[in-house]
Amino acid sequence: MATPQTRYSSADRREQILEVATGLFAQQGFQGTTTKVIAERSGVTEALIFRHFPGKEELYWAVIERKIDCAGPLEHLLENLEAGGDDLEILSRVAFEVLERRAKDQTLSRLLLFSALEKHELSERFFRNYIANYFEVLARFVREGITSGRFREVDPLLAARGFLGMVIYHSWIQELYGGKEVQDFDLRVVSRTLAEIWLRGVQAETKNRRRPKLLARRSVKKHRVK
Amino acid sequence: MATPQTRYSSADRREQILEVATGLFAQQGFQGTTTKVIAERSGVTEALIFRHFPGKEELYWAVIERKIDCAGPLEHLLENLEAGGDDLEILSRVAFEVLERRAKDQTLSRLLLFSALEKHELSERFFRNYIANYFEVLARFVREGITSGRFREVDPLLAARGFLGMVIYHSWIQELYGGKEVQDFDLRVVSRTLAEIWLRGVQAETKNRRRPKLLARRSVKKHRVK
DNA sequence: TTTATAAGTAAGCGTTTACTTACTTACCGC
DNA sequence: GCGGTAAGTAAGTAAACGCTTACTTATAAA
Repeated sequence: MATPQTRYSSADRREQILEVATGLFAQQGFQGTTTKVIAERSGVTEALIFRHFPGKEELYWAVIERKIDCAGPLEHLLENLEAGGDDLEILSRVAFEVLERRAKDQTLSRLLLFSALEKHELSERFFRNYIANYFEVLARFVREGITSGRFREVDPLLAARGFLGMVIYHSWIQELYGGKEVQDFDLRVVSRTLAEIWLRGVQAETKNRRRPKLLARRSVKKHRVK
Repeated sequence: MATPQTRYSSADRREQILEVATGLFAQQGFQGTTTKVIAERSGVTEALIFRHFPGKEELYWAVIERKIDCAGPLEHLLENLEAGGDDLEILSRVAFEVLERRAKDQTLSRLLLFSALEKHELSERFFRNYIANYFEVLARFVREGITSGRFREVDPLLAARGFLGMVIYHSWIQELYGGKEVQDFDLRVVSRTLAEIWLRGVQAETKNRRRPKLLARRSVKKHRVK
């Protein structure tokens, strides 16, 4: 058995361990994941893991921070979505983005939930650095809608939470509680429906609401805030 | 030290252990809770716990089933709320009920989330027997609204999820991610606001919106899955 | 008072846990 | 080729884990 025994560079091995650990922590949580399994799945011995990370706890935070950074562009994406189109289109797209992303990769949301449940001391920081941004961006959108007269006067943060709540809760139900097996929704329909409910819910009730279908294909007026 | 050494009856001790275990499992999850700690907090030795329950796993399910049964009346309460009043009033009340209940006692929702994250095999049953009922009741409400002409034609189940999503997600954010410390909302305002957004979102846009006739007081057949 | 029964415990079982130590071996500049 | 460095391991450790066994003692019916 003269296996070539190719060795990884320190950085590469570290990255690989992080990748493996991410999957395991997301699936079983911190307490449910053993360093032994991480080592096995990484194809190394436990000792090597403790060469790269001082302890299990530090590995865990490294995993979480990496995932946050990795998902960082997400909120910029969300901002970009604000740029073009009809209100309904924008919101449907945001909802669809979120739903699709979560359907594809559950690890981030599971990591987040686990960390929030297991040790809330740090998930608060997590919240402030990550989730709160979502709310902020959407709340700005709402605020702008109010000042422009398109929306009623509602608490912007509350309304923002409401929208994301609809969307995220739906994906949670689908993925977490196996609602998927009960009924598999078309994400496009879901995002459209929820966006429409929420939008009508916050819109000012002008009688002369012109929403002809053809308008959708027109150049949009840019009301970029700030 | 001749302590009186009063003994519990089997049933009482069992109940006490269940109570202690409920709190611990809710706080730290299944993996994060040790039988040793349960024993200490119950003021007995571990051996006694294994006299009452064949194993940790069985104790866990006993805890969960007890909590479900304990929270059973909740959905009847929800059904009752359907009985009287204006749509907005009804929904605000439902939202308020849910928010207040969750604010008071997080254990059920935490148990639910933990079990969903840790082992989804059984949380599916949990979902079907428990959460799905909420959706059903609300979906019926929506369906009735549609046939009566008060609501637009929307997917009733999706709309129901949307409403509960708004409400439950909000309480999750508050409790789980420490959003509470950032901003403490008045539950009454929150429930009213969210209910209003959702209701306007699904309402048919007729100028002459009629008050609902007394037909809201219809017999609702409950199908409790056991 | 006696005695069967059930509540309760002390002490430890084998295993798993996170983590360590002492050693081996591939790689790379010289 | 050769030596130093760093990747990688075998074989542990002590503590904690779920769970068991063999024993003690309170209680209440006879």
